[in-house]
Amino acid sequence: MVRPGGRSARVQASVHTAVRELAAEVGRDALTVPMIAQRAGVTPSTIYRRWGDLQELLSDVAVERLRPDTAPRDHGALPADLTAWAEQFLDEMSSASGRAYIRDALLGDPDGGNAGQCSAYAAEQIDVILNRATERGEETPGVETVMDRVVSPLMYRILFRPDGLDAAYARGLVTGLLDPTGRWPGKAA
Amino acid sequence: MVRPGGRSARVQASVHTAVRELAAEVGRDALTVPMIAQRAGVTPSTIYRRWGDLQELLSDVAVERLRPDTAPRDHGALPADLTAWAEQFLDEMSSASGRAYIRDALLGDPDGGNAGQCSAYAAEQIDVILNRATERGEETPGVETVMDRVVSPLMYRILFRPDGLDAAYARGLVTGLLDPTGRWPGKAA
DNA sequence: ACGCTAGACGCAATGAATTTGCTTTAAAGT
DNA sequence: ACTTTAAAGCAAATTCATTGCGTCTAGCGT
Repeated sequence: MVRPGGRSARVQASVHTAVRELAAEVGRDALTVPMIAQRAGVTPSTIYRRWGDLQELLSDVAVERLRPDTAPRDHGALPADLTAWAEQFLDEMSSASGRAYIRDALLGDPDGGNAGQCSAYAAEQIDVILNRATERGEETPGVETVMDRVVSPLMYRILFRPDGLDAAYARGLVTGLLDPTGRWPGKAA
Repeated sequence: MVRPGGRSARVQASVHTAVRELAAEVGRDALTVPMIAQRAGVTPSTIYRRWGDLQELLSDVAVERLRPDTAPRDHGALPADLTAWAEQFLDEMSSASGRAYIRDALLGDPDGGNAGQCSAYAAEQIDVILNRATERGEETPGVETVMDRVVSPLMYRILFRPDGLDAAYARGLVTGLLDPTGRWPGKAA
């Protein structure tokens, strides 16, 4: 159990900032536990005891950075809200650092709790958007549907096929979900 | 560059089998490079020089195991083909070992080549199914659409939300893609 | 307010893994 | 067959991960 305050909290904070600083300075792949420990002013054994290994520590830091810091902007209509959110999501997640954070969050994650947290963050944001739309009287799909039709394809491509991924693709996913005039998008896509 | 034949090929093969054997014997998490080297009859430095680190080696082996060994079965109609394939895909990938392989493939993958290969395997299988359907005269979505609507949601949930994932969910994805009678599935889902 | 207790940290020693310079082997090209 | 050169073997040196033990302090009860 991690104690909420006092020295434990200071250690946790200084280790986390050490990770972020060093990741920016020497690159994420060059990080080592002793290096982080020295920057944070603690001994390596403290980190090993508390986090187990480097990957779990990185996973911890990654989840913190993947937490959205602000509610999604209100554009006055569901399509605009969802499109803007999807574009921003793609933009943040598909960057080199974003992908590294996602991978770290997935990686050092014995029980799957950290990855589930990431997914919960996205679901929360979408829920806010859908609730606003419902209050306006708009008809909306369920959160799970948006997760399946928008978030999943974005994340899949970010992880497995990072090439040729742009805002137009994100917009197309939202459009396909909200305006199903044609049955399927063109096969050429 | 890896030489295609002779000693290099023998080393590669013996290292790969050593990884598989030892993973089965002592568990994937207990693997170490020196252990693998000894079993394979090579020196650790050989592995480090060729693969860089344990994760890249595991990623290599994982991709090999994720390659489908057989063409998808022909059930005579697109919905049955896709449903059966999706159920089998989910079954294989959501098992403990399947998830471990996916994570390994994603992890030790600096350039994204291994992950792209996994995605290509799925796309290949789907392409076979769609081509058969087209030859039968059935109307089919494009490969990319199936990837977005079926493969992506399955993989996203396997990675981020492994709970409450069953064959019914996989069937629902295929149904939603092929029979869009209702606009969206129920919000309760 | 004061001491008690348990969890967390520092220190140091131990053992294992990684890295590296140099030599030797054996594919691939001529 | 000879030359070239990438890859493997070997061994030393470095770095990292792990663990036992003593100390400190946050949280708690009195």
